[in-house]
Amino acid sequence: MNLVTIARLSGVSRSTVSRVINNSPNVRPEVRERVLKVLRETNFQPNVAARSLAAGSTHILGLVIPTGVSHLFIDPYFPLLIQGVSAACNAKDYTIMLWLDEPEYERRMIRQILHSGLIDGVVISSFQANDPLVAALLERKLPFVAVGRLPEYPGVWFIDVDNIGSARQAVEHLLRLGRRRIATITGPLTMIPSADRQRGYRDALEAAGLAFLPEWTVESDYTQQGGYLAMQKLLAHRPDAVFAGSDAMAQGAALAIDEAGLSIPGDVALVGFDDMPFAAHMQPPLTTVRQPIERMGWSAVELLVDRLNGAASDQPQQIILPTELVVRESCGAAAGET
Amino acid sequence: MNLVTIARLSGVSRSTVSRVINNSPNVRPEVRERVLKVLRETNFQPNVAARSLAAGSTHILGLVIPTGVSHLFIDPYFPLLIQGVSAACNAKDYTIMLWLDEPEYERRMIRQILHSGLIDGVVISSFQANDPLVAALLERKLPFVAVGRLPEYPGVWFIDVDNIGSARQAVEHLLRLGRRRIATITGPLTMIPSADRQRGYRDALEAAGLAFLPEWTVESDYTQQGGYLAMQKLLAHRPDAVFAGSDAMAQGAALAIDEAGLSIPGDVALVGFDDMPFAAHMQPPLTTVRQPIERMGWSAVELLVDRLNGAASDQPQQIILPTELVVRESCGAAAGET
DNA sequence: CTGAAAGCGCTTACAG
DNA sequence: CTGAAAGCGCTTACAG
Repeated sequence: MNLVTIARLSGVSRSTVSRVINNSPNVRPEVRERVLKVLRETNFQPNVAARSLAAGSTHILGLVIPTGVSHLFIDPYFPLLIQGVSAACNAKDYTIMLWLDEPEYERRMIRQILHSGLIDGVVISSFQANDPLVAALLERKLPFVAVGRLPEYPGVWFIDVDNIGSARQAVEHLLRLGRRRIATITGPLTMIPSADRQRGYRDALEAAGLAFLPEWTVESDYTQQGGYLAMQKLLAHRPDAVFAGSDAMAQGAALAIDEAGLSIPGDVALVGFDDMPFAAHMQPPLTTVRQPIERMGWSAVELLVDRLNGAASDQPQQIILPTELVVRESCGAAAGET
Repeated sequence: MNLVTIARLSGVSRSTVSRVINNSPNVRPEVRERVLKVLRETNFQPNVAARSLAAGSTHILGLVIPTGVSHLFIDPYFPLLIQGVSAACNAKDYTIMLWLDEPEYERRMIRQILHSGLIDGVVISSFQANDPLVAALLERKLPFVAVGRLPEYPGVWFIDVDNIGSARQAVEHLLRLGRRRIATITGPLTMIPSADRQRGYRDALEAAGLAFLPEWTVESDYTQQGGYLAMQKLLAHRPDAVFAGSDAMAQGAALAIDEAGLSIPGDVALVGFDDMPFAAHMQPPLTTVRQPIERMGWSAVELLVDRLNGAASDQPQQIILPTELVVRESCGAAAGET
């Protein structure tokens, strides 16, 4: 089943069928109807390879996700992001090619993405400063949108949340509730969002005239177990509050606090980041910064597609989506109080 | 940069370059070396679209994941599966196209997969009996491998674990420890693994001469919150043990048990399924059935690629990977005892 | 072992 | 508005 079959069936040329398929305006309405009817009846789907070869565009988007730290990918963050990306692709009639960036295959992956001609553009979720893929993309001028800002590359289009401001707000909330010995558990500090959230933590402390003490931050890995181990270290310094860089780490921290015989929020107030589904069902329910992960994925695709269509401005677009501090019980605020 | 450039650079014809790229044996060693050198130096990557159009094969595999129940995708099961699939694709030099099966777009997705000519084969993780995609794949004779058996389609190639036997083993373990009022929390019973695990639960009870009581199974949705709500219902029947169809549901159940002022395993023994990373860090650590999710993804790709290469037997291959009952504290067994 | 040539199934100037 | 034709970049019989 191919274009010429459809052409024969509808009594027009291949060219015309192609125009109908591609919504070219230059087709008489009656003819268009006739062809569309045949298209529907035959359930015709144009061959993607031929199409892409002829037109130089594939309607395929690449999605690249880092898994350098393998367990990281388990964090619900990525499924949510993928879901947003996928939904937007469905809605926009794009299809998605997935690369999990394993270090051993990185060079091969970069080659495939850049030179195979298979991809119209890419969404990357990198988080590492100086990602070699970013440099390659830039050099090759392949359109892409990053989920998460890339401070090393100022001209890059991205979607992000204000990690610094959000973290600062979370910590200010703890300060407002009277906490003074506030510690933090961060993700790997080589990752930009981790560093940004720590920055926000620090800013809040310093704005309140409190010292930023290095021993009050423990660098972890975004996992529950990592949070657990980090909290055990922190306990030695007797914090009265902890800001965790993710809900998963907060969950681990909660366990360590329990095991130490301390209460949340009585002895230690706890705030997370993400507002994952489980956060509301922790004991006590977790106060946390809600970020719209799925929507970030969706918006990244939207932005990328606009860019591919020339519908977006020429200037790099950098979109910051809003977060929200969701106050529950683990921070010790009375209900309703913020 | 294309084949003819490489041909010119190495002083041979396009045909020969193509043969080198495709490892055809019919090339003189010296010539092969010369071409390979140019290939390396130029970092040449053949155009996938042209290649696929000419050869009728793309080295692209489709991966289809159901998200009918949207929150389901959050379960760490899918990231692990994807990771296995992706790693195997990297190793086998395939690339992966991802479809999250949203009901609204299902017909479109099926059309794309079947007729776009873009995919050499597909890995599906369906779990639904009578999946329309499966029927379409079969009819179109597009090679595929399922992760999870498909009892409605006996000739399908699949990778699975023995869900019935594993569940039975878990429940027998509880019986051996003296529990008699054993309840279960299942995933959606329209999903084959959910039903299989319930079957195993039932088999174990009946083999022990105990009645299978409908009110002792609550159907849930594989989420932590679902497990929590299910457990609250179950508590009315005063079970002394619960077999949960996933670790996430076990985690929710544990919370409900706590809140009811009961102890684990003293009042209620608890066993999960999956052995997710967090299972070992629950309080108490969760006894659970470990299944090799990542390996299932890897094996599915391996099997599919063998099939595409004609390296596999003609008979449908149906591979069952082993599980393991990981005994920790939540079931009430003394350490080391099983 | 190697090259010239046909062909894969589309899109898109170009001419009308 | 429509069709004939060239061309996208490969692979693969075919002939030698």
